Amino acid sequence: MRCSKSCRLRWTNYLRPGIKRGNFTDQEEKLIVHLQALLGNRWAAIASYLPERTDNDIKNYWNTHLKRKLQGGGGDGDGGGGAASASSKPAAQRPVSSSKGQWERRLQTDIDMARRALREALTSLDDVKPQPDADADADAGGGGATGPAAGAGAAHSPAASSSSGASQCSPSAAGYVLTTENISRMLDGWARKGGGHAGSGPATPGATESASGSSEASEVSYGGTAVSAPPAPASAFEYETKPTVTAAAADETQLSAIESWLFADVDGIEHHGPGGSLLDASMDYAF
DNA sequence: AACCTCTTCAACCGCTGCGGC
DNA sequence: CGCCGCAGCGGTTGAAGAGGT
Repeated sequence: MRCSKSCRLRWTNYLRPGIKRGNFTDQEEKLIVHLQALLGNRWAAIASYLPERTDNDIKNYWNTHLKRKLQGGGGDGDGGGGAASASSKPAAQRPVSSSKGQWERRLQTDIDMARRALREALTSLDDVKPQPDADADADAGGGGATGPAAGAGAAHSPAASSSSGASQCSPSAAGYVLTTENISRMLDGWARKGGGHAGSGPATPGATESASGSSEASEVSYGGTAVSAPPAPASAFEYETKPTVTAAAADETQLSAIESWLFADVDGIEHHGPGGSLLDASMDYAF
């Protein structure tokens, strides 16, 4: 009485050997939060970074645990819709091919689009200092005490970014996570973290040794007010800047590091080589 | 013990992309 | 080029269990 589809689902989500169910570790939680903030509700993509977890499991865990946890900080009015539902119709939520290789290529494309969008946004701004209007969003990241996912990931996740900020970007990058709003928020976050938080800025290459970097990078404190939008995307960029920024750069402003990263390939010289991409760095996650 | 509410998670549903014909 | 079947994705549902009254 079962169709092939149902059987496949049963196998992939439940019966398949090697899958781990329940008992998400703190590390896994943080990684999921980060990836959700970065990728939106692309559970399959997120699951590819957690080989022992199924996308369904991650999705369920997000919806039942993490989303609530992150909203526990005060919520930003997402209400029931919450982070995930708010991002249920993402422009950036393009269908992700099944294979990890394809997904990686897609992500790399997204990264390139992010660069372009960020570049354009920075160009359009008078300067690259954190934008005041980021505070408007800060109610999501700060005042609203919304989690990184709800802030950067949901309300402004790749998923949800399509509606508002996207229009400010080029059509090609319109749907991407890095709308100007997000960018502003990210920059704001970097700027704010700049001082006493030397280890976590994008300009601090040594800070993120590895995926465990994610533990550091994911200084996400749940349930409290400390959760802010920037960390997640920031950490994402950390990975990418890591290989290209020297330790001496630690004293630079983080923004400078971003710029150097951003414009390094402005002439089409993309950092697809080893250590040259977010993806490559991201893949450093140790499991 | 009965009832109700809430939470969890496996399964279902609709959709999209891809490959074969 | 269009059709068809399949794989896979993300959103949603509903049964089962837990907990409270």
